Amino acid sequence: MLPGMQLKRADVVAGAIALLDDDGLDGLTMRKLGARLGVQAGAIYWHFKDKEALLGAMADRIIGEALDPPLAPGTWDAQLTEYAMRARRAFLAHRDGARVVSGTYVQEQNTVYAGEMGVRLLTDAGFPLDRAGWVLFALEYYILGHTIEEQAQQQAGDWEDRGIEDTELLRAMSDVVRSDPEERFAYGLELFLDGVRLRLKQARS
Amino acid sequence: MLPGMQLKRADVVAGAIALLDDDGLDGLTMRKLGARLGVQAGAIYWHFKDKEALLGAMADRIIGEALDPPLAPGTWDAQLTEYAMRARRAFLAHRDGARVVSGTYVQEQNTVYAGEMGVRLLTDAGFPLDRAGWVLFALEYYILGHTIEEQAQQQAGDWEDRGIEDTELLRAMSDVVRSDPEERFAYGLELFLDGVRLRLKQARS
DNA sequence: TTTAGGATTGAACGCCGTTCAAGTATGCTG
DNA sequence: CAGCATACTTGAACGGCGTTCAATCCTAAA
Repeated sequence: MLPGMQLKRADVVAGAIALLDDDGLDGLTMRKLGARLGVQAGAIYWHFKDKEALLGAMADRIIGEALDPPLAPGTWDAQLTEYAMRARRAFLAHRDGARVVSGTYVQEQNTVYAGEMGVRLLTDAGFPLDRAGWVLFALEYYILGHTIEEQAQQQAGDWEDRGIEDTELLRAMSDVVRSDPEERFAYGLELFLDGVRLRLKQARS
Repeated sequence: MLPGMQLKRADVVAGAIALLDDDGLDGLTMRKLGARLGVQAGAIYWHFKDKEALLGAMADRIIGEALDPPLAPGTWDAQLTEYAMRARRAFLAHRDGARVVSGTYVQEQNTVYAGEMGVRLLTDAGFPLDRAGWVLFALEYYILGHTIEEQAQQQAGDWEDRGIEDTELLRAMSDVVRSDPEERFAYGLELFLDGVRLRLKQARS
């Protein structure tokens, strides 16, 4: 909590994220991180209990990038769309970013704040508190799942190279992978939001 | 492809899944798997190029569990719901099952078959081929994201233990985690399907 | 019985996360 | 300024990991 300490912790996280961007999640080792910080690997363990705690802090920082600057005022669905788009961008902005966020299950500052904001958005729109939570969680599952697969595709070889039968259906699926991921993301998001809008109307009538 | 070979490969996969169930993904090591199969670790590398290939085969086997027996005939949305529920159950049936499926990006038999089936379902319902692919992918992202988080929660400590401020909103979120996961899964699925139904109506008119 | 591979061994290589006694720097107190 | 507790780092080690590979065993066809 002291400024000196927090700064040091933040430095470790910054270095870890830089290393993540360069070498990916598999290349993110304590020794390499130590070297980048000009320090032995063991020294990191004074700042973080273990690697998982460090990954948690990294995840929270990545989520934080989606929250700044604050969302512009607007309708609940426009704001939710904006948040989802920003979260996707923040995850994709770092190599294996989605896997880092998905792999950790922490409740740090930004993570909690994002949750609060989302729930408030939906309750203000008229959703009951519990359903708002469910909706928000479902949305987050979609964002995470989508970005994880997006980043997995980036690294893996292309879809169609293998000598698999050239069905019309399979061709369609390889077309899916080749289509613009952002557009695809927005499409699935709209699908989901349509369902939310429908339920909101039903709740009001 | 020869029967002898395939049997051996299948044995390795079976042992690997049993070990996964016992010790989790982090406990799934080549040495322990070798011990379980009564063999040295290096022997596995005759059957699989590396650990990732083995994990791919495991993922395909888990997905296969969701496809058998074949879906009962019915409306497209009933069938899609049934498939999603089965996929969720199959993932949850194995420790870290969702992470195993998510972590691999392969196109093996069952994975491809599941995709074919889903696309056919939606095109038969009246969706254009490309949109059917998008819808199916979005659905899979949701299923994966949801089950990954479900299994992460199972292991991690409870949500509210930490000394975080007891906001009404935060309380609501911890209630979410405590609610029945299957019901929550079905809710998000219905949200999504409502959007699909809406688009289907629009496409027909 | 010989023989050609299919299948496995056993040992090693380099790397990993983590621990810890021992050291060094830092900043507060008197 | 001196003393000292505390904050931080070192350097080496531990056990375990995925993977490789020459040597070896096993098995089924000739």
